[in-house]
Amino acid sequence: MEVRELVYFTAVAEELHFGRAAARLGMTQPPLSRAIQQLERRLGVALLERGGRRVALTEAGAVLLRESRTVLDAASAAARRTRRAGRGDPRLVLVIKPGGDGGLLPAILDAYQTEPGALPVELVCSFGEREILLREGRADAALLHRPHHDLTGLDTQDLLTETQVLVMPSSHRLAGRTRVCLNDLAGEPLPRWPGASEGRSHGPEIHDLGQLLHLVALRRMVAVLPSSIRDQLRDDLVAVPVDDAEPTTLLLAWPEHATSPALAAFIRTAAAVAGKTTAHGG
Amino acid sequence: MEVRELVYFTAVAEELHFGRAAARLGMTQPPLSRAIQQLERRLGVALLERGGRRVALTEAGAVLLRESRTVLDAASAAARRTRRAGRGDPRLVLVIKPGGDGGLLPAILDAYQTEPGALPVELVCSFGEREILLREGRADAALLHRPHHDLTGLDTQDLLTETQVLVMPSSHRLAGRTRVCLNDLAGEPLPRWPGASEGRSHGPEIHDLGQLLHLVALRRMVAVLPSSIRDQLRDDLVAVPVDDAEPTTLLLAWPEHATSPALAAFIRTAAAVAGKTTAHGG
DNA sequence: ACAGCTTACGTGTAACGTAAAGATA
DNA sequence: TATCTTTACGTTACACGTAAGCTGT
Repeated sequence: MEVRELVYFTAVAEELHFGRAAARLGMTQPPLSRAIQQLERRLGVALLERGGRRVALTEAGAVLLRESRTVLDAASAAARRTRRAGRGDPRLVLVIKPGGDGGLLPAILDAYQTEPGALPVELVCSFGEREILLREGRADAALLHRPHHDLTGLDTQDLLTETQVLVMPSSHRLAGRTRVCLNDLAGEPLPRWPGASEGRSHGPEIHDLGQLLHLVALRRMVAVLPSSIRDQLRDDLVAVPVDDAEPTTLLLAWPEHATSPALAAFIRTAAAVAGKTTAHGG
Repeated sequence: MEVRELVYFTAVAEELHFGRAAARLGMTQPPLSRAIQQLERRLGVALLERGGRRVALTEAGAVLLRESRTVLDAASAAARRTRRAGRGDPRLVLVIKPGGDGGLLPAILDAYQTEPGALPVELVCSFGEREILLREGRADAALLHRPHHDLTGLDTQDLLTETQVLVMPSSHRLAGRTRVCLNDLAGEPLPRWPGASEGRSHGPEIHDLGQLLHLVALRRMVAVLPSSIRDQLRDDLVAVPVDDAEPTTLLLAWPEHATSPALAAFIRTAAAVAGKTTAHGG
């Protein structure tokens, strides 16, 4: 089974139309048709049901579509990681969410730089879909939150578990409370995180923390955030605990099977710093 | 990047010798050499250092070797899963260790068969490397133990956490104790699990539970096992708790991204049965 | 009759094998 | 000099495109 065949099949399976798939691939239909036939012959399985004017996936085709994506993702990640390892200039690329480091990052970076063999750390700030950068081989590690991120395919190290607080303007109807629960938020606009499933949050789409706090100050919405956000709160905002919001765990994630000693040292350092901070900080 | 290129590179990287790699691949050296050169050109990275009589991996080559294995494993698993989905005869293949089901399996199977859309369950018994069957696409789910198995690349559902007991002949010097600790076992031969790293266990290699208990009865060794093993103990053997042995968690594991409804129902059923059992059984 | 997948056929690229050359210890 | 990788060259296989054929709607 060749990568080319999987690319072809994926295109046809997604388009459910040989002509459009061929156009997308920059080729003509006949060789595409033959390639799929050959794949079916080699697998000994029908992948597509061709009706006169309707193409549909068989059960096996649906399985192969999912599996193909895994294989193709792995292949492009492999190429990217190899290229990154080959071009000199070794760095550790860490992807973070601005304001989403629980206040730990400065201490971690300082401690890591004293490690023997420490690499320069390149910080990449990104709001949405940060875990994808890891799976694509574009980054070495990421600071993520459980349960907000999908951690399949990643190894993780827990750093810090935090309760969540409601952030709102001082003039908000709930600002005087010492605690709230999720039911109190019914009808409040909540931020829409880019890339998140189109869930119930109906507020504006958010791209960075400054924007978020600004919109909260403007009474456009309120936000439920990890309590460490308090360190970065503007004077015109207040935060009160949300009793029944699930605690959030800040964690360090990296691709499975990663073996780089520099990454291992970084993980160790981060765990040590987080452990120390938790021990006397809470 | 094509699968063929990765196969070639993997062979050379493992042999560190173009001639042997070519022989292993059933081809001659020159096209192999060219294929590697082309791969290096396309990636823009040197993968191998050719000294007159010595071939070595560059750093990038080491990265690609690891990544290649991931890609190739994913590709062959994709083919196998697709074939399994294509050949009619849908079944749920569950791999277990004889005696390693914590006594839950009969109840799980009974409950599952009452589910709508339940598939026939095929049980595969295997002692070593059970998780590999999942990664290779040969099985749909497996009963494994944490921390004994490597769970990377798998999703899991915890079923049952058990303390561990020392199993020995009634005549053993420790048989009268009500509890032991790991230090008491210094010098005792312990079973060698097939596929496990060549660790400190210096006893005979074990392939099934009957053999293990037989060898224990013959005073060839003792074994530390989950306490549910007591249900299956022969009369001439005794089990006492090991105070400082890490508790073992029996769990159900399946490949990441699995989407089969039959598997989902099986997971739900297993979790429900385990929860019920734990609730009144301890 | 038309849209769309497939078969037929001719062409070019590329992968392979044999043979010869270059490089290193 | 011996061993091992690379370059050179001729052949074969395979993937692609154009054109014609077939099939449901």
